[in-house]
Amino acid sequence: MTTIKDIAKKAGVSPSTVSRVLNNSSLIGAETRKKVKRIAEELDYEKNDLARGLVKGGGVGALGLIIPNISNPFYAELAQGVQDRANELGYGVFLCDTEASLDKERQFKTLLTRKKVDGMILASATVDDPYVKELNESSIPIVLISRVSRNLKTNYIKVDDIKGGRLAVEHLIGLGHRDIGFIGGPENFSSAQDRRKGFEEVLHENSISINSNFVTHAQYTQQAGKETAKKYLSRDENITAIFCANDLIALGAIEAIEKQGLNVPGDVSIVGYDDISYARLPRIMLTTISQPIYEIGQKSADKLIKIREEEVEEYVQEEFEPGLVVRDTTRQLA
Amino acid sequence: MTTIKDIAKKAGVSPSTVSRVLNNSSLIGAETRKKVKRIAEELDYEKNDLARGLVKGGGVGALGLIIPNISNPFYAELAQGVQDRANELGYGVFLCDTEASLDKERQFKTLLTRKKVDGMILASATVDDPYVKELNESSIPIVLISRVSRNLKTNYIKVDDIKGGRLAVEHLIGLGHRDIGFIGGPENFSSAQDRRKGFEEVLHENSISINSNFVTHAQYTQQAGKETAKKYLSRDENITAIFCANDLIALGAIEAIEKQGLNVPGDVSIVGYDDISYARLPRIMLTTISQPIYEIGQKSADKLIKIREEEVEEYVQEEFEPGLVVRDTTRQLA
DNA sequence: TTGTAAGCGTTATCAA
DNA sequence: TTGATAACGCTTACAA
Repeated sequence: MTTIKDIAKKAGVSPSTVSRVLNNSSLIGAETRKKVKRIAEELDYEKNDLARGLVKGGGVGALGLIIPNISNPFYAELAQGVQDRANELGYGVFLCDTEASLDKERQFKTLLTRKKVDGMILASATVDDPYVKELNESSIPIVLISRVSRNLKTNYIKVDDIKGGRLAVEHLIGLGHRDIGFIGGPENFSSAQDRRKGFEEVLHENSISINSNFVTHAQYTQQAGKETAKKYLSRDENITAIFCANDLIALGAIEAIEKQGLNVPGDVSIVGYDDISYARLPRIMLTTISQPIYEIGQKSADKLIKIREEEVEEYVQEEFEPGLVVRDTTRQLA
Repeated sequence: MTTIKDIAKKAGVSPSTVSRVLNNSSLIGAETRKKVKRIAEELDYEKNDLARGLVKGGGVGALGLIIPNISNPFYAELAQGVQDRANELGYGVFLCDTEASLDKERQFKTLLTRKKVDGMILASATVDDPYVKELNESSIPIVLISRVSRNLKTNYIKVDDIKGGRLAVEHLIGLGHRDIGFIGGPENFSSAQDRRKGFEEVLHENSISINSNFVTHAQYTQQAGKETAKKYLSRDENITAIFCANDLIALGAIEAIEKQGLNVPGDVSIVGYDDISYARLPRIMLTTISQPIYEIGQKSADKLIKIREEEVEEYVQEEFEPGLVVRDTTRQLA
């Protein structure tokens, strides 16, 4: 491995001079600069970020990305956004898939602390676990994605989920639906609360009463969607549309509905949320609410690195706009 | 941040003693050990892997995972396998999504070299690019996933793709099909070559002649599947089944077939390859060939770390077995 | 414009 | 069983 010393020796200068050249310091003679650069090139020199991080007191030049499941296309896309921007700025990204386990979340906190990352993006945060508080008070900056804590003042980036919920239900009502159900995520997630709030707002505004038999909080999973939809169908009440708080739930709902011999959107219209890659697949073509998740990833990486490098103290609390994507799982009520 | 020195001071011992305790050295008094451990605990001490890596001359305790696209569920699952095992052993995983760009592959090589990773898993490797050769000759160990180089002796882990191809076609023939097409991946990928080989072998063994109009090499993408299937359908020749060399291609093929007003599996049976999560979705339920990709990920991490830590010189060249997963896109020919 | 020297947080070698 | 000391590769005052 070539070190700065090797270059120094070969160039007949001191290591500090080499360091200056490599860091584009301005106080350097043009000739020395050229010579050192040439030799560094010749020797295939690669910076050692370990050593650099150590002396600079910062990190290795890496971000930690904590998510519940990389096989969920939603998080895969987030990861791409984070990674692309991080890379542009010379940073790496540690993938931390918690498999939705709080224990693993905590372990990752330790792992990333040891590796001296420069920032952490928490998309999996059990917001009210003490570890988040500790992290938030530590010297390494964090940003929460789509999770907002009532108790903690943290950096966060989210989308306007109330708006998203509204978009979904307005679409359904515009199509003539009035008997609309809701299947949400876990009750203690702010995203689930907000999407439900949007749902209820629009119903109220249209003087449609809410049938609490058709409002459920469950997991953000296909299984939960399947079970809940099945329950809805078994009731002796009319239901012509369901707004599902994420696409996985929607997929499960479709599965349950079709298993009953019913048709989507013929008998029941379905709207999802997230616009994950599944939603665009042939045969699926799910009407859904899109989130600019790739951009959110980019922005998170951006902000974190900025906070670190420029030591700005600004709080990042941004909100993105959702959008309606109409595909084939909703239709005009006859 | 607590350092080893802080602990030493508070415990009234030297830093070296603290280091020994923390690394479970045997030559340590029981009392000192207990005391130091307690104080370390009190002070919330966390190892600094940067410093450790520097002096040990090794890496930070991290692996690099280079893949073409994390949004492809196949690679997401690979990533989970790699990560799970790496974490168990105290390692982190750098996610490196190349977006199928050779340029990015090369950039990652540099990035990971700087970050001093302990090993690299290449699932995206353009095997014959010089950078792979350089890497293979460097001090950091690499393992190739499902890519085999004719020119280079490298570590690799793959599945028996000839067998996989055979499984797919045997299934189709067992169902009574004889007019079977093939849509493969890029011709220069060993995986694509092998799957095709399996296809041809079985056809020969059953004395079915191969119609070269129905054998194509394309990209491993949905788009390619769609275009190729459309071409097949437009020919004035009978075709009742298509073996697609990955699930994305299969999805594209299904799309094209149904767009023509035809039915899968009613008119054409489809077999995919990989068994990615898409294949299990309601409405899709693709018959396909499964690869134990999660296990392959685990194994790669395992081997890489072992090579590094125990400085074994063994070559890793393993082959896993594929399996047939029958779902709803193939049927018995009447 | 350049060099010298100290130091980042560890581990390893050698003495004690 | 423990402590000094040097070293890993780099950056950065401070001097020259």
